[in-house]
Amino acid sequence: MKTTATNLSIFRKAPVFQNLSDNDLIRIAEAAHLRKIQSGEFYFFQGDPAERIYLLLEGQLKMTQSSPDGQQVLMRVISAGMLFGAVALAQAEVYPVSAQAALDCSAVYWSKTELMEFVLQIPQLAMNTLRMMAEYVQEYQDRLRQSATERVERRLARALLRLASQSGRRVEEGVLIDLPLSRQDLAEMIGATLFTVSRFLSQWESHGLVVLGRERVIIRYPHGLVNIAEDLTP
Amino acid sequence: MKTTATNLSIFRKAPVFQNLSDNDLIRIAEAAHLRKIQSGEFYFFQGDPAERIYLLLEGQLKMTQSSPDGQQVLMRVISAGMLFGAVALAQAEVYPVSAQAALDCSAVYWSKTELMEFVLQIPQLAMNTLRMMAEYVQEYQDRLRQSATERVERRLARALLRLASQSGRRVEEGVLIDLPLSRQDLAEMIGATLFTVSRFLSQWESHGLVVLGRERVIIRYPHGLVNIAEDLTP
DNA sequence: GCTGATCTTTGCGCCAGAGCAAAGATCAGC
DNA sequence: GCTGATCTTTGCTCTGGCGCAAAGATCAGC
Repeated sequence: MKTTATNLSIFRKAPVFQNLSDNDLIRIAEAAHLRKIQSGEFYFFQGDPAERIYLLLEGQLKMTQSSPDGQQVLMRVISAGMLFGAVALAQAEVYPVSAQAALDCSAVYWSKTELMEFVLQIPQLAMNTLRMMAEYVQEYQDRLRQSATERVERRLARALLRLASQSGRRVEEGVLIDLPLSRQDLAEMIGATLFTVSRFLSQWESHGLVVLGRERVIIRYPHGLVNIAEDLTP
Repeated sequence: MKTTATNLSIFRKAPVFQNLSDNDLIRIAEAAHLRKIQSGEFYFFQGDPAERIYLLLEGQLKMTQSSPDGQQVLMRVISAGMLFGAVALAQAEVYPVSAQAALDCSAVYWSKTELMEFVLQIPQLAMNTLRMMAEYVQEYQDRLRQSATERVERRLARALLRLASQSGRRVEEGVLIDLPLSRQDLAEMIGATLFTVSRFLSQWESHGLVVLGRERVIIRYPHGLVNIAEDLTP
């Protein structure tokens, strides 16, 4: 891909490319291929051969996993600057999740072999990738513990706070979670039903903690949610 | 550590050291430190500064995570040949889990800096570590999906099958899960209570699927458990 | 501005599984 | 072989949250 100042600066901000030399960064950027998709479309589906690793430049993605009987779980939301499909690097045969655009997206990608070359040549890049994976492991461990030991209300509060810190945008009424996110999506993030999620949100809205809209949540008093998420005596 | 033929052969079998040159393997082995602990003792606790990476040579370990209010979750069982505490490599400040010996254990360890040297010098080692992390990520994603969408009975069947494949030993009556594993432990693995676990196990025992003992489970008909774990129409 | 499609809310019944309590196994140490 | 400690089983009750159904919002396209 042609290296422009613009996308090089996005590269530089990506956690996975931290502390790389400009030289390396440019080489990597030049090997990248661009791919834009529209909201609702997919970069790849669960079960597709894992051949590319992507870096999201613009937009937001939902990474979901489905069970054989069609039940879905929303694993994470990817925002600009994040790598996705990185399991391909680790020789996984197929993607374990699907990557669907929640907004119009632009991303760059490398083939497995291309990026692996860089990883083998640039130790810092190997360390960064390793670090990213380790963070995921820790996050999933936390979520697993939470889903085993905590009830829906607390998990929901946590999920909203996490989303706000990752994709939040300051607006008049509070912090808007800046992607179309249905009750169903929220339910799939925390392992609950959309009904239960809707009930808690309504309750919180009536207490003034949040403002609701269709596929929209605005957090008015984050601290209220923190209380629900952390309080040891509910 | 003095390099003996014995422990070098254990090293060679460890997934994380696959495809390394003998030369590299010997260098790594010589830098390792030995540490044995007895059943019940800990290699490290959750919250300890993450300074060492371990390779288990003998025994079995339980990796558990606790929430602030004391609730515990059993994340995984480590058996011989597996690396643990690897988050230390990725600059994590503290261990996110505790590592407790379920049997008498012997392990070798390296300091974070020692092993990082090797990872930076030996690309194949970096790839192996990355691969291990990616496998963990995928496993946790699966478990998270299961805990969100599947009920206790199925999760329990899966957990037993996983344990059997990892730590199973063929005995007269079937496949023994070869480490002391209480009902409580099983419950903590799948996010349930020991009561519920006990009920399902008793039920299965009366159907001849398993043989139970104190901190012991023998699987007589793995296929029966597979049915429970996989069947789409329960 | 109407129409159909999609998303959300709310009411109600129900049940898987949690949370006790109490009795029964099994083991380790003396 | 007794004793206390630990682990397990089983009965019972209770409830968080699921699973509808049906009505209300909101949006997109014509």
